[in-house]
Amino acid sequence: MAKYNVIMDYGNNDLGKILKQQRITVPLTLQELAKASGVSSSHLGRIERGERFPSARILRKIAKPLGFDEDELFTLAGFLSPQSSGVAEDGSSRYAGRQLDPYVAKMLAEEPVEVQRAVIGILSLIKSIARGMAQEVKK
Amino acid sequence: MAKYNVIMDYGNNDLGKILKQQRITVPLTLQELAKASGVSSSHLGRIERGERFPSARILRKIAKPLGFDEDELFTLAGFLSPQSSGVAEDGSSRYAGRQLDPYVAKMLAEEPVEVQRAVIGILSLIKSIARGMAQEVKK
DNA sequence: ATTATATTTTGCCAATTGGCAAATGTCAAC
DNA sequence: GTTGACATTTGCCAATTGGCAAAATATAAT
Repeated sequence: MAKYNVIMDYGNNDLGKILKQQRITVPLTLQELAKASGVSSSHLGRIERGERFPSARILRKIAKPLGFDEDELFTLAGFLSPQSSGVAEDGSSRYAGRQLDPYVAKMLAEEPVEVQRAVIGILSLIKSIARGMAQEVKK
Repeated sequence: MAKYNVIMDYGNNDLGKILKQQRITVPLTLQELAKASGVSSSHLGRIERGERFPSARILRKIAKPLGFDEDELFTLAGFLSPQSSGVAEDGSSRYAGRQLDPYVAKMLAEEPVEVQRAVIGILSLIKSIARGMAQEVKK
């Protein structure tokens, strides 16, 4: 970063995707998040699609409604280096490739929490059966 | 903060004094700190006397030359609340009703997307069976 | 005092942030 | 299809950030 930046980066946007993913997963609309955080929905939208970069003040405001720890978001945004604060990893390892499909999140969110948890119960049952099968084959 | 801030605060400056104090005691001149941190000396000067407020990026750059921990400075600047780490999430109470349970989200997110979608498929299958049963009972 | 030199401050301006309001897109119900 | 109720995006603009270069101020040496 020798001089000024070459006018808005516009590509290479991880933070926006993470924020959007989290907002969808919660789930919230831009307007709801705007109301909960006190940041305008238009600004939030631009941040998500990488047209604006959030300041620390904005990041701090949206942290709680999205269920992030403050320092977690700061680290994700590159304001804080990974080893500072309690966040051990570099962010990409935690969120890249391990995300909840938005459609799935939307569907499940419509169910009562008991049903949601029951679904997870069934999933682990299936997985344990699969493990059993793998044992059989090996024998 | 309802709207915009009433144009530059200009009074009530702790951070600037702390930064200047630290720079003097290191000791460094504005120009030396500028060179060591990559922030212009004029900007640093204005920050010290409270005419500008440093962004997170700037704060991060000057932390090491001044011998601060990053999160220490962030806390001083009010970007980070004093006891920032270790806050467990409580989102379920706030957005009751239409939310995805955090535990469920975490569990599901660890599965590949195909599995996530398969789970939803199974769920709708079960629901359709349940609907059939409800019909039987009514008859 | 007077020049030389180092340090800080100021004037100016491009870049960026973030809000409001209007435009646009989406989607279900009729 | 149209209406209405949403959500998201866009146009515009005020406020702020931060750099460069020149001006002011302090410091030292002769």
